[in-house]
Amino acid sequence: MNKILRLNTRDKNTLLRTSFLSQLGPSAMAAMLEIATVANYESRDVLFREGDHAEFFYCVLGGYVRLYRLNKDGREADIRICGPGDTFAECLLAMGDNYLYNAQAAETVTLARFDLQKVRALAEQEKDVAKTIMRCLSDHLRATMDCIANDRLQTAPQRVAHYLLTACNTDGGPASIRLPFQKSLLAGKLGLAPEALSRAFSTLRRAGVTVRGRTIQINDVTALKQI
Amino acid sequence: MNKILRLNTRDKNTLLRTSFLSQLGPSAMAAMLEIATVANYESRDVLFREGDHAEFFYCVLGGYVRLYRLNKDGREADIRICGPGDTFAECLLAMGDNYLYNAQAAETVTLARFDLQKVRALAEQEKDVAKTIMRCLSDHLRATMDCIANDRLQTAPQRVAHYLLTACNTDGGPASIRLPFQKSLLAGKLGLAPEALSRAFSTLRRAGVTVRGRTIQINDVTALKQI
DNA sequence: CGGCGCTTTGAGATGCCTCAAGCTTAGTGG
DNA sequence: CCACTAAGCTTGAGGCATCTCAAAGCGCCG
Repeated sequence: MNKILRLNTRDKNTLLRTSFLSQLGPSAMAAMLEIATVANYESRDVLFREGDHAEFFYCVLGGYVRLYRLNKDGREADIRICGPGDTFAECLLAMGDNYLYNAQAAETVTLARFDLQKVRALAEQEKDVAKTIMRCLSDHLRATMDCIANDRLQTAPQRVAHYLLTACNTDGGPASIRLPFQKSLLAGKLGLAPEALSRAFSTLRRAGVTVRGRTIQINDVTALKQI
Repeated sequence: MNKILRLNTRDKNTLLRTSFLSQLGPSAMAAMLEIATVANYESRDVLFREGDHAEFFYCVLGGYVRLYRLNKDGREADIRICGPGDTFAECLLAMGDNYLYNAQAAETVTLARFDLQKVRALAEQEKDVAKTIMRCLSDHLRATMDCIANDRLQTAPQRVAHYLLTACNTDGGPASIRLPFQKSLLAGKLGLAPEALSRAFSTLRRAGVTVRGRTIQINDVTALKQI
């Protein structure tokens, strides 16, 4: 881990475009920038472990971070995959002094970090900050509930189809996607073993899905919705 | 559904002991009580459906409510079971005008309802209200992430054992629990078919768990933790 | 005590996981 | 620029967990 205390220009601009910061008024935004620090991690670096004393909440500027839990046999399950613009550990702003899960860099990663104490204090003064935290928590709660429902209702090919449809932003006709990360990471995100993701892709071939490395071709988005 | 506009004394007292209201200062609490209305439902009544225009967020005063989603074949999956003191649909305070899931009374139920618009306005004025909403959202986010991790890491007997351990509040030795609702509801809460719950209980017999209707005896809590 | 609804049990099917081996991709050094 | 290597991905085989459907058992309420 390579720590840099202040933000460089590019990181700052990325941070400002983030859904968290972009919604703030000028004074709140300045205050948040004031307390932001940047951290870089290499692939597979562990940012923190479940139960560690929590110092920061995070905003991803570049790369992907895996949030996961372990069972007592050491098996891992991903809870969330965070990419550019995502925040994590905001739960702790309202309660708790320990991280609730493990976090690991899935590749080279750049993060903005915010001291939890300072953000708590800021949320007291700046209504904007409190509101943005609320929006952020609501978004995650919604996404996490969606995840439970999908896990419980959908088979592996359906989950993959669902992911492809959200990723391609097209209503009908053909589409092409480039996966932003490794397939094993997508597998974890969807609650599958990598082998199961692979088999799901080959099931989807008959629905017009062609996979070539990280590039995925969809012949007919409408047809894929029927899965 | 039998609607009563104002709270009676017992409902009011129940509401005040709720984790949502009990944390408010006097003025915020009075303001919340001012906008609260009460609604009663019978078992299996549907409170609202996914996609309905959202008017209220809710606080359970008595009974249990099932929040669930449907897939396109009509199969149901529970997302959350809400009991006395729980709130639901608070997600919508920060964003969205439509309910995100279906809600159904699992038995006779008494609810406090709060007009979303009015609570949003109140959260702007009263910092306490905003803070309590944040805590509430954080709690649910945490619980929902726990749920994903448990679904992905634990087998049926492990999930049941985990539920029993959280329900009995004992560190070691024997314990006795009375389930607050039907087993089929517990099955849904744990993401299982009722038959799978039943089989999980019979697996746990060899770990010293005896089931008799809604009453569950645990010979040794410490032993159950090893499952 | 009788009946209805919830729960349990059995049998069979399905879907996903694990392990192991072969293959492809991407990254590295000659 | 190409060959090489390591990592990631795919495929196959086998096993386990949970689901579905069906029928019998039990518990609770009138």
